[in-house]
Amino acid sequence: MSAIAPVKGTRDFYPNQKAFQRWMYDHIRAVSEKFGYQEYEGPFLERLELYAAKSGEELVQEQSFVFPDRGGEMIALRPELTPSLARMLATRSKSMIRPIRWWSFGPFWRYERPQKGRSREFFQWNIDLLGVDSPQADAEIVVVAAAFFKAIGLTAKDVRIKVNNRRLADQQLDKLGVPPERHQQVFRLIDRRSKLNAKEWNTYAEEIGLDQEQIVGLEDLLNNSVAWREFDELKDFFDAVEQMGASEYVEYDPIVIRGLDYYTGNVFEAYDAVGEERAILGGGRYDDLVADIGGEPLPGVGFAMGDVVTGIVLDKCGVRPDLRANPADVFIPTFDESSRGEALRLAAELRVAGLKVEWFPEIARLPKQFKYADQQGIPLAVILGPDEIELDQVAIKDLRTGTQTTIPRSKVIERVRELLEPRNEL
RNA sequence: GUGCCCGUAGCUCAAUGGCAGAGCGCCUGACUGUGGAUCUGGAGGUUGCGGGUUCGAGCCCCGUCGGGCACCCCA
Repeated sequence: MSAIAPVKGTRDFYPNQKAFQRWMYDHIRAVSEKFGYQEYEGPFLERLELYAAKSGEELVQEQSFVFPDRGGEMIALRPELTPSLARMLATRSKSMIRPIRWWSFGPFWRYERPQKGRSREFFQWNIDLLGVDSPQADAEIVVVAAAFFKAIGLTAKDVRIKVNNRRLADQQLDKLGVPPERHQQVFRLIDRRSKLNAKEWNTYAEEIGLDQEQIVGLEDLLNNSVAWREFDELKDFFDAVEQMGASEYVEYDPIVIRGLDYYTGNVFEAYDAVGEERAILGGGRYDDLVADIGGEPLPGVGFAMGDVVTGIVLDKCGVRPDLRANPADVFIPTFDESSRGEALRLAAELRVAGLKVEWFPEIARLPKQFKYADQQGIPLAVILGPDEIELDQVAIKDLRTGTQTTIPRSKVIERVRELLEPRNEL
């Protein structure tokens, strides 16, 4: 038990956990770049008012880490990235060539009660396509998400991306005679459908002023899995998803609404197939946000994916990789004082040749040294003890197979590279 | 912010209100130039923290910190 407790809702990243995060980051980068997106970063601190503009009330008032700076300005640890993105673009949008494809991965903070899949400090992948307002742009963003899932080993049987459209939902409620000012409440009702039983749900629906006819109509809507066919924005979207080969991951779901106020068109969320966990990612189209923050009108679509739920789903599906913390290529044991200098020279020589080399920093029993190398996951040991020095040789032991050969010292770099070759094909 | 459950060795967990333990891991040796297997021995604890009840508290009570679950919300 540590003397000073960690801050509630934060996590320590020990090397193997950091290796996992790095692995996720590498896939995020690879997929983002595969679609031509560029990496960017915003500040971790923003004025609170940036979020007051368009994020939900609850988000600003209850769930942000906020403090006054010395001048009395209210500062927030960023709870999301999209407003920062909008601000960055608002100041330069006139000079930017469109479309704009940007992605980012970094820390965010929310003052919430931590529980499974939800911490106060977490990492998020944000990716956005701006300057274009088309269902095909929405489709590309969703296909990026599907490509990422595929890359990290989550199949269409493991995860689903569920899509709906704000305007369609509004139209549907209009048809039921729900006045526009009630839509928000009804969206909340829809969101609760999976959490309440039929009777509770009915009671709740009555409480917000729906009559029986409207409730029945609403249920019909929520059970209608083909309503998208009558709605061009979704029809074109699903066509494009199909053309990009990601249909298996993507489906229409009238229950997806999203909490944020700034979404205007297609919205989506990804869940584990069983639907037990929180959303893995969520996003949608936000056509007014940049203008609201003071820039030129700039339509956009994007999503954010948290690292916590993604990790849980990987565990659940049994595809979390077993990662070691970036082991060296070569291990060099230390025999005695007389040979230590030569061993250090050899290590330096191999590093100059571009290899990752770790030596044992004290004279210790060899079993201990080899055990250490094995546990680190280092594939090769290059052995230069008194006997080898005498004969101008080195012994190379492949710790993966246990085979050891002795070669002239002058051949060591060449031989090590050969032995590492298959490893680098990964 | 509300309610409930939990907190014992590095990890996973035992211990009726009565001597704080096991497995795994770690260190050590069997094996003084070679890892994984097996066996030997060892270290490791103010039972999250603070108070209270009691002859006696890991266990009961109160508070606090941390974790989990359900609300709330979900960027």
